[in-house]
Amino acid sequence: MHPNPKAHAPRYWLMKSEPDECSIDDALAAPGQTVPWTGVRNYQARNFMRDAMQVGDGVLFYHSSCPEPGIAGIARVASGVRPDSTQFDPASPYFDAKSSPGKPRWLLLDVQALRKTRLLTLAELRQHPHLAAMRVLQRGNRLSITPVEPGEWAVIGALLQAQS
DNA sequence: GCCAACGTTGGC
DNA sequence: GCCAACGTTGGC
Repeated sequence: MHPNPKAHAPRYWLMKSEPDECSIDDALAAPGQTVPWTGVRNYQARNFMRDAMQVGDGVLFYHSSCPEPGIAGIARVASGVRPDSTQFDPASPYFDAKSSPGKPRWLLLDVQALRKTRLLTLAELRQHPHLAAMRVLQRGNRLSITPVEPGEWAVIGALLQAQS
């Protein structure tokens, strides 16, 4: 018997998506409301997917690089990891010449959108003391996938319920 | 469009 | 292994 290496992993995550590429509406409109989370090209984010994220984990679907950045919906992790095929496609902006199908460098997993929420803006997130430690709020943060503490998830759930 | 912050690359 | 240069992210 081996202990499950993911047994004590965080259960909640924030995942950034540029709405021009894939918005919460796009994800909800996809077959099975599920989209492959393509384009992660950062080792820390990749390692979260590979080593810590589990099917069923809660996801805050965050819109970034847009006029109003913020949390736009709730989703869940819907698969384990597999190679991200865009890394092998020279025509893709996510192409990586140093990767090969025999030794893929970049992974993805499926994310299933559950519902759209009101836009919980970055500015509003910053106003709440209980969320101050969130990675996405830290100065200079660029990581596209970050763990969310259960307490933070609960606070955000309450904010979304309070006024929607 | 600006620019601070960060990650990666590559010369040494 | 150091670290300067470079490219990217992403809020504003």
